[in-house]
Amino acid sequence: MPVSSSSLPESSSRHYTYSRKQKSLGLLCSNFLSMYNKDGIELIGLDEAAARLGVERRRIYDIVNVLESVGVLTRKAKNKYTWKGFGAIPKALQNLKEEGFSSNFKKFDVHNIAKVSDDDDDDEEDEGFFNPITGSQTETSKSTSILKSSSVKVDNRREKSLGLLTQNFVKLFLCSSAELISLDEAARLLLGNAHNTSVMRTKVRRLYDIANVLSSMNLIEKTHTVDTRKPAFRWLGLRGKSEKGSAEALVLNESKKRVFGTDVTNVSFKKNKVDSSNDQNFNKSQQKHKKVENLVPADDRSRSEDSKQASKSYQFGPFAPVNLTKISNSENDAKPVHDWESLASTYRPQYHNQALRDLFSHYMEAWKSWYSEVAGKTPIKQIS
DNA sequence: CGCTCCCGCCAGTAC
DNA sequence: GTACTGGCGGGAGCG
Repeated sequence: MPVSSSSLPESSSRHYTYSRKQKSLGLLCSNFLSMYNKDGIELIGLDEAAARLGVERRRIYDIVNVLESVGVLTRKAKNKYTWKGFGAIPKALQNLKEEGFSSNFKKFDVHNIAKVSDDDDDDEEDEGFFNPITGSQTETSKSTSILKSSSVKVDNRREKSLGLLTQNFVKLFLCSSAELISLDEAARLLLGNAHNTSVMRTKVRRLYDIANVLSSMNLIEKTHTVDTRKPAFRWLGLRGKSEKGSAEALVLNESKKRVFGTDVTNVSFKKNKVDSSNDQNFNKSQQKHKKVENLVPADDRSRSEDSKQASKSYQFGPFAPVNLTKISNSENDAKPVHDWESLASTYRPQYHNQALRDLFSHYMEAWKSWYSEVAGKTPIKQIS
């Protein structure tokens, strides 16, 4: 339908100015959604989708991965996804929420951290909090396995997947009272440590991608913090949507009707991709700092630090133990170890509201106990 | 000029 | 091997 990526833009007469906007993930996602959000849709073929939307396959993966992480789709087989619809979102969110809250911290067994075997690596799999919704290789392999079986490599990769990142990003909203979260904060929170600029930048880039599609579904919206005018996102969730899977309402097509409350007459036609523009009636009373109750590291994952397989700088999951040094050998910029307290005080002030600060504290605490307990080491590595 | 984030290379996985 | 997936980050659009 719109823009076929192939042809070189203009170059000839028609000065079709190349517009980034028309190729944004958010817009693509909206189109994707309106294309499949119909009765009768059951299967989705990636090739078909790509063809119909006029984009390369690669882009479809981006969309599909985040849609899957919130339940709208399910991978069925290679090249095939099953359309679940918006009606599946509530359930998915609920799961994420529980997952985030349950103190599965200690629950999952990560005993095999100290694995030392050289060649074969494998390690835990913690299904703990993040259950990769990502298609597990079919239901055959139940995670009932008592022993670890997944490979570290897989974990490593999965950990960085768009899908997981999406879920963790969503959990940030679902499990805390933070009303606004900037991508920067999200990245920091989800990174745990490893605040190395390049890692951060990459993470933020991904979060932009995610935010764009979540925005196109109206699950979140972009605004900016009241104080700092920094861009940030607000969770909208299923606000105002009838639970009967009112998908229809969700798909804001060009008219961009806002399902909830305000119905912006819709100014320019900037798709509802991330775009802060319209937020008139937006209660700025947001800074409610409630306290996050037992927030849990929605995702952790302690992977054994197998130094082998230096596939890339290993970046720990969202709430990885702070004092694990990363393996990036070459990277001398790898942050040394910090002690929990100083790390906490270093970053805490950067969060723009109490809720996030509390959230951060929780993560720190959780990790602290988890690490000393599971890893059997003292979490503190004096440094300062 | 910094924030966004598209684009597509290419490594990792699945057949 | 080939095909499918999808992490990743360069670098250009845009505000």
